Amino acid sequence: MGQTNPPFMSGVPELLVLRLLARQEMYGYELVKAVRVVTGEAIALGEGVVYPVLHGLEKAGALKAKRKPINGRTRVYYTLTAKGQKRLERLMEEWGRISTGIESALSEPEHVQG
Amino acid sequence: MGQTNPPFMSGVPELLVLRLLARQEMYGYELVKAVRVVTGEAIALGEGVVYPVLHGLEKAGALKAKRKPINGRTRVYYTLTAKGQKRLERLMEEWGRISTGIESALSEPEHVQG
DNA sequence: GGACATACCTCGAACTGTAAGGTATAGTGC
DNA sequence: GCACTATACCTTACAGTTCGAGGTATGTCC
Repeated sequence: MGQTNPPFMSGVPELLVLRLLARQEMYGYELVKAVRVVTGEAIALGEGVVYPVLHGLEKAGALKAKRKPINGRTRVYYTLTAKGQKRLERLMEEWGRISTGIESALSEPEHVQG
Repeated sequence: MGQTNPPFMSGVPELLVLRLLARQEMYGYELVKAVRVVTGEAIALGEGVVYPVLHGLEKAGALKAKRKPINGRTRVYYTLTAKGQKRLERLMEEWGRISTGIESALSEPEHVQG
């Protein structure tokens, strides 16, 4: 609940979604595929992850949804709000801290003479 | 249960613990503080995280425990087994893939002209 | 004797994320 | 018309992690 380490390791889906939407508006199904592409296949978020994240962020005021009928089907496009932009920046900062921290932990020599 | 993305974002505590123990044997309480130090204060694992991880890894055969009485108190020192070494290598690889993936997702230009 | 650091441990609650399933439309092949 | 696939949305139950708070006990300093 509270958090000493910020969203720590989780929150990555949120980070990726926000980041992609900062570039251009997208809809859920599109995001699912885009995440795979921009991460070089390293990360594959299922729809069961993306949609809840989208809804959560919208409720939090970080995203704005816009329904658009395309070829008879309805797509829900999402765009970042100012709040979402802030949130993205904060998450990117946190990611930087965390990954730098881990990197530094990993990069030290394999063995130390006691 | 199954996993498309490997331990994904979680498993970081495990990674850090294994990494530290690869350098030298340590006991739980010591690990709690060492994690803070080697990550440059970026990550602070509580005892409630470290001990369960330790026990889990021991049960999985990745660690070996050795009780040592020191100054009247008992410390439980842990060392990596061959299995633990393998596990560490796999986790480090996965961490590399994931963080590279995220990095590449974040590093692309802020805005793209639709 | 009281406070604090050391050292171990467990438990319940919370949060994520995952897989699986469910709905509906459009297009393709037969 | 019918089956199959791709698109597009969504929810739910389950499982795995992590967190915080708590609990025990010893040693040291004053």
